[in-house]
Amino acid sequence: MRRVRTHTCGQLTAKEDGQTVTLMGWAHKRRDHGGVVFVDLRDRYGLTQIVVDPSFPDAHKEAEKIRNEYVVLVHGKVRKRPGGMTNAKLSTGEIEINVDHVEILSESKPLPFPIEEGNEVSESLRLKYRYLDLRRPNLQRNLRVRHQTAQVVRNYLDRHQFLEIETPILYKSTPEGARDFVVPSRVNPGTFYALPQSPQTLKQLLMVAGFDRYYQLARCFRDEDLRADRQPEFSQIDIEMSFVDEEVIFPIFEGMMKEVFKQILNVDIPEHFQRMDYDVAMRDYGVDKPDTRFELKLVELNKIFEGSEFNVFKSALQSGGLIKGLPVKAAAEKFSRKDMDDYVKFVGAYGAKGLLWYKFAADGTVSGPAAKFLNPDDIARLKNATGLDAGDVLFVIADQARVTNDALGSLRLKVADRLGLIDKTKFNFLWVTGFPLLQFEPSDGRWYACHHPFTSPSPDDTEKLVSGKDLGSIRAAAYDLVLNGTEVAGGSLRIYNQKVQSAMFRALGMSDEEAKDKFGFFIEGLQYGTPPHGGMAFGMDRLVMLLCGTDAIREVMAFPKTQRGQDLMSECPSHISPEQLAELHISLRMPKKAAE
RNA sequence: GGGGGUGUAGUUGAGUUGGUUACAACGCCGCCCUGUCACGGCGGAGGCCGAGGGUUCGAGUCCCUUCACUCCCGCCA
Repeated sequence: MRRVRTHTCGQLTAKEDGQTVTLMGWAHKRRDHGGVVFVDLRDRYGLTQIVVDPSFPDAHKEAEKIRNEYVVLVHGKVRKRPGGMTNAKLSTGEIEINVDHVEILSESKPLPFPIEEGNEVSESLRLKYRYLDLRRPNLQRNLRVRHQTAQVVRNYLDRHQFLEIETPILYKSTPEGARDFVVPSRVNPGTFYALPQSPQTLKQLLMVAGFDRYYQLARCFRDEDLRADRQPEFSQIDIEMSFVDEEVIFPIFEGMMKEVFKQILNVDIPEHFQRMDYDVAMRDYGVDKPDTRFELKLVELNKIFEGSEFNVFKSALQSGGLIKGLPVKAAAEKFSRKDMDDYVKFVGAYGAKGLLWYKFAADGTVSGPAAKFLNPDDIARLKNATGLDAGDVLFVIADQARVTNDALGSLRLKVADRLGLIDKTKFNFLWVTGFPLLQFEPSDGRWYACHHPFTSPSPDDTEKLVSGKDLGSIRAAAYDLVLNGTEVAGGSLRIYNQKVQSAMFRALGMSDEEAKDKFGFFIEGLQYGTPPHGGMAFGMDRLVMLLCGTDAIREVMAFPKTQRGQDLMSECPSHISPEQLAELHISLRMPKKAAE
């Protein structure tokens, strides 16, 4: 007898009443009544109830041996459940299988944790037994969403003349950026490949090659510390196009997102997304990826406190710092002293030396830790600048501009979440444009590329770069796509003009020779007829996270690693044998204990 | 590298100001049960309280160290 199924466990309905079928799946639950035995048979498609009657003694005997998660074959007849026995919770709830043959194909040890969801199981157990964790409904659903997203994207890009081209995983270590994972070469002693942090140089060279619309669902690797939304290996929807500018690029991705959200979530998002200048984002939200699902804008207060004698404000202003406020309406009663203490701690993580808060009372007075330094005049001007009044709260940070923005921008999200201001059903897309091209690092005394050194300046600012004047004011032709405060994609137009590229290296303090040395093959490639081009990379994992409504990247990956970068299931990274090391011409130099 | 959280049967949790034999639910094992779908009933097994050290007459509980998982800062052009 062939052990094959005729149907899946999510398939049968009253329409198949009377048919003889064979089902195979996992025993999700057994309900043994001594006489009749019920088994819920599960596969990824659903659950079907099996009924084993004692009138089939062999089947009945076998059914009594079934335990949770045994793999079972059953053969029998579909029949409508007796009156009133329908289970509305199951798509197959109208029917059951009256079986004449039961066969245990595979036994299972008792599981280390239940398959049903409900109680959260500890992360380390889930990761160690990931193949069992993956049986659970949430991960089954999330991986399906991930697959569907990839399908919709591939479909859409194919319709728009994009070619999917694979690029190497064993590639060259490139300076700058994140740390590389490296792979030793046996054939070339003492040399190493690096795993790509992204296919950036490769996709640009594909433009040189004339593949004017390229995409790839690309695996990327970065040897940096992990976060809830960061794994050492992750996937990008990597895209590059020739003969375009932003006005060609944006609509393509707006259309792609529209299709993804329609098909996966049946949500209609706008035809075109709002755009915001980087400067405006920083001014109003303190971050370059604002969550625009709620208001709560920051207010600059430097002018208000210009003549203040309060030391915190005075020293911040004297050292060229930034004083900003986060006005929160009608919140005075909602924050306890403990909340405020938590917030002070919270902003401390961003390097803020302190957090001031003021509660505006009905009698016109203001309370808070440093309220006594405010004279009535200050209070009037504060109210005027922030629009606050009785019952409102104002958080203030006075620090270096970067710290003030970081801390207050993050506090904004925390406060909004706490006050329930965030409409979680919304999907707010936002293009952020007008990023600075270069940033001066005082400690090194040199300029750095904010994005990467092949990012084009915006056309209006090209002259400035070529003449090397006013570098800090140059805007990049770079753009991020932000969804609900998460950066889901980033990209830019690239430099294709040799003069501009040389100017860029000059600005970074690099001669053409040094640049050639550093970026060699890539620079050379760009000299053989490079079309104007630009592109984007979508964080595939983050996009799927948002589609699934989860905050953890592990929930949308089949086999993720722990925060220390370990795979608890296979127990890697692991040591390799001395023979393997010798073959790779590698000797380890480390404390004996660590090598054990 | 730094800061926070968590760690008690297989699992998820409770465990008072330090005080007899560490508790519950689910799971597991056995027996009973012919219409359940969170099946039900009776009985049972199961613990170095993450690990190590300390304080104490006495530690799951207090202190120190350490490990694991996790969240955040740094880092991620």
